Order: sequence, then structure tokens, then C-alpha cells
Amino acid sequence: MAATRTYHHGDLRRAILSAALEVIRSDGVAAISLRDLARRAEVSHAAPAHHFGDKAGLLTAIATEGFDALAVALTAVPAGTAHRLREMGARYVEFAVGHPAHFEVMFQPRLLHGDAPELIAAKERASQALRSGVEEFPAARRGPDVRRAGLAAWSLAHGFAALQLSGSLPLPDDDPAAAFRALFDARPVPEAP
Amino acid sequence: MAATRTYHHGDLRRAILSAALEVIRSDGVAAISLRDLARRAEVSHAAPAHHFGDKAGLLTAIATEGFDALAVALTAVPAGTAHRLREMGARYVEFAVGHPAHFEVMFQPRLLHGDAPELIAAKERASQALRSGVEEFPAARRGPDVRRAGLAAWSLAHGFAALQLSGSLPLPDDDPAAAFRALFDARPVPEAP
DNA sequence: CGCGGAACTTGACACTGACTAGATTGCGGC
DNA sequence: GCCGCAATCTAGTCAGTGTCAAGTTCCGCG
Repeated sequence: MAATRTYHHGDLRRAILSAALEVIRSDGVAAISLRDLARRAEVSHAAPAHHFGDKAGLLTAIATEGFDALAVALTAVPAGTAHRLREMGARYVEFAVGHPAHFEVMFQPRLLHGDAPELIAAKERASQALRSGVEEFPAARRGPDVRRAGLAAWSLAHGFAALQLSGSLPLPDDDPAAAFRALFDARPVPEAP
Repeated sequence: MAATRTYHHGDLRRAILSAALEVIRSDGVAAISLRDLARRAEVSHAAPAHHFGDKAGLLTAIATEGFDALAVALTAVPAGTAHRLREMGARYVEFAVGHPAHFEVMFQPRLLHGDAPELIAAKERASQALRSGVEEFPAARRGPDVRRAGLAAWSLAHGFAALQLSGSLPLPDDDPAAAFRALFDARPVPEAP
């Protein structure tokens, strides 16, 4: 279907998004060009702008998709799971490695329309899912220490994912989630006497 | 001095680098334009290319500077310091927050000339400095656990710095190094019964 | 049927990175 | 002193890009 060339594309928005994700995955967000994406979808050079407003709008849509998928992945860790924080970190890393293009765009806010309502909402959903990893603890045990531990887990997961994706680590891991769990369990090294 | 307009700029290379760092700090690396930098330095539009080859060359020079400065900062933590890994992480975070433009470029290798010898050398110096935080332990105590702890410390520092710089944290910290030390000391949260 | 608006095209403009050829300068060697 | 020469910078050009305005085609709904 849709093999016949019609004036209307059918699902140009999705086609542009998919092409964009592919380009970002292989060459980075800096290699994105609206005109190139238009060529890949075999439409005119200005067609993409019709769906996303401008380049930042396209990236905003990608980031929104990303935050939503991340929120889903994090929420999938049931409350009461043993090592819940660790497990959420593992999902975080898994998401980053599985959706590198989304991840790359999500944390470069200067490329986005920061005031877009869908983006803000999706970000809030992901943020809420993250917080739930900490806030399930009984109120009596919450406090600066617990919040710090949550931030530490987030930083650990985010840093590990970012280093992995930027190719800074010697050898890329084939099971990043498992590697993260090991990392999470590693206690600070005892000092030499 | 050098107020008189001469054909030769004097130190155009440094002037371009400084202007570039300023632009990146305020608007991100995507906002960099060689022609804009040339205008800021009041030279012709093709002058920057003479010093750096191309845009990637300019960013490579910045990344090289960054890795060198990071290596210096890390090496400044003397061997035998108590909580050495933690302290190196604190310096890492301090560097990132103090040199956000360098940091932003250093970990986007697709923007750089990855095969530039100066870059590789600087990266190696920084990497060596990082490793020294782990390798000072007696051989008997080294092993997968110690290496993992080193990677965990690096990930923690990198992640915290990246989240901080991307504005993902609720409120920016005025003493990120101290915040990192607290993070480092936070043990994984004990699971609810 | 026809008509209003959404989806797309066409054309234009200013801007960018990169390349080339040429002008100017300062510096080392004599 | 000055002369050649390489380094530095200028000027012009080209293809490619984002964005805007105006036109064209087509779908769905009354």
C-alpha cells in the first residue's frame, strides 16, 4: 500500500521521525538536516517544517518520545521489588543503550523548545517515575540521606550510560544492565593503610 | 598594545578559541559558527580555518585543551590522600562545572577529529590520571572489584556533572564538589522490609 | 457536490563551511 | 640593510542549509 505516489504522503510525520532517529544514531544530532530528511522521505524540502515547525521542533518531538518511553521503562519496575533503585538504574541504562538517539537529544536542552507543553509533561512523567524509586520508602526513613542515595543512583546510571554511548569506555559492554548492577553493588574502595 | 589594526592579528588562534568557549558556554556547541568567530575577532571569514583546518579542528583543539586541564586537575590529588577516589571525583566534577564548554565538547567525539595525535595524547594523559586513582592500591587488592569501584566512581562523577550541566537537577548546586562527596558517601539505600 | 482547511510544493533569501587564489607581513640568513 | 620565503590573512566563490511566504493538491464533511 501507499506504493503509488500521491500528493499526500500518508504518515510523513512518522517517516521523518524514523529517518531522523536513524541519522542521529549513526552520525549524531549535528548531522541532522531537514532537507536531507525530506529527501529520504521523497518529499519537498520544506515538508518537514510543516509537521514540526522548525528543526528544534523535530528534536523536541524526539525528546518527548524519549522521556515517555523512559517513564514507561522505569514504571515497569514493580513497587516492592528487591533492590528497586538498582533495578531502575539498570532499566535506565538499558533504555539509553537501546535508544541512543533519543537519549542524545533528551539531555541537550539547548537544542529543544524547552517551553513545549508535551515536552514538559513527558519530562515530568519520567521525573515522577524516577522519584517513585526513592519515595516508596517509609516516611520515617526518608530524608536527606535517602534523597542523596536516589540522586547517587541516578548519577551513576546516567554517567555509566553517557560514558558508554560516547565510547569513552575501553570496550563496549554487551549486557550494560548487568554491568550496571555490578557497578551499583561495588562499594567505595577501602583506602590503602 | 596591539590597539593599532595590523594585517597580522597577533594571537588570532587564542582569540578564536576564547570566543568559541564563550559562545559554547552561553549557547552550546551547536551555536558555533566560524564566520561569527571571525567577526568577533575582526578578521576575514576564512581566517579561523587557517589555524584549525576546519570546524572539527577547532573543536578538537578545545577538547585537547580540556583533557589536558582535566589531567592536571586530577594529578593534583596527591597519592596517599585519604578518600583518594572520592577526591578525584570531586575534582572531576569541579572541572566540569568550571569549564562547561570544554566538557561539552570533550564527550561528543563525533564533532572531533578522533585521529588527531594531540587529542589522543591528551586523552591518554587524562585517562592515565584517572587510572592512577585505582592503581595505587597494592597489587594483591586489585582485581575486578577494584576496577569496578573505579568505574563506579568515574560514572558517578561524570553522571552528576552531566546532569548538573544539562540543567536536569532541580536546583543547581553552588558547591558541586562538596555535593559530590556527599553523594559518594551515600550508600545504596537499604531495601524496605 | 463543493468547499474549507490540512498536507504538501515552489521559490526565494540570508547564512554557513569549505575551497581557491592572491595580497601582506615579519623573520632569518646573508 | 635587504631579500626571499613561509606564515598569516583577505577576497571571491560554491554547494548546502533553515526558514519564510505564497501557491497547489487533495481529503473529508456538510
